[in-house]
Amino acid sequence: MAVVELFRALGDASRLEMIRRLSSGDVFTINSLSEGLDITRQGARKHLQILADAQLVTLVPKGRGTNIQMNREMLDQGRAFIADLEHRWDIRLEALRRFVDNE
Amino acid sequence: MAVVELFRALGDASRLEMIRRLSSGDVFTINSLSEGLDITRQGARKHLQILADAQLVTLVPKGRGTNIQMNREMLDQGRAFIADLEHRWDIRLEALRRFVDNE
DNA sequence: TCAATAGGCAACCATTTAGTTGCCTATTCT
DNA sequence: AGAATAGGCAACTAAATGGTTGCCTATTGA
Repeated sequence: MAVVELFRALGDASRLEMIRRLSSGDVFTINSLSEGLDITRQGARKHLQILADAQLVTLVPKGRGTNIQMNREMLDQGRAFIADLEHRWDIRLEALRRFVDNE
Repeated sequence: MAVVELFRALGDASRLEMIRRLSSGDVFTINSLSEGLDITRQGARKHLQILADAQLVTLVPKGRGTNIQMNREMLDQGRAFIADLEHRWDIRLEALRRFVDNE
């Protein structure tokens, strides 16, 4: 299930910070995105690969650098998944409420 | 950051399936929730502890069993976090669109 | 052309994770 | 009281994860 990979990818402080930065809309390269994360470039690169595998991010080689693009659709899928869980929950609560009222 | 733990907790197939089941609103006990997950009760119990640590779930001892309650609020926090990322992203796209239009 | 910049690849290490098994305790039902 | 049920605790294993270092390649710019 793709959503498992999505959540797993988001479940790490470094990766979540990367996504937070990318959501600003600024353009990042592997080097610039790695700065201030307290890990080496190679460490950051690994995280980036995980984000890319989860399709949260796309790596686009450009000249001697690599541009990183965030992928809004995957965030949306994650949000929709959670919303669906909540919806099922709400439906049940509503049914329960009606049941209690009719007693 | 609590949201990291939340996403990490959701980033596993067994745990996500547990949450999916719980979202139905049915009452589960550790044994009943473990059934059909293809892991032992002890394995499931460990996952459950991770969900409890992330506050996605509360374990309530009841008689010789243990009732498991899902915690809607944490799901909500996760959804809100993603929605916020998307919002930041949208704002930037909007600004970019206006910039292009004014050229 | 050649130094500097951006990055890739691979090996390696320590810690965490997912899962198991074995055995002990507490509650319930007859 | 005693069997059956629900679960806890601890030790152990294999594999995944997060991180590092060393070195190689490709693009750019003076």
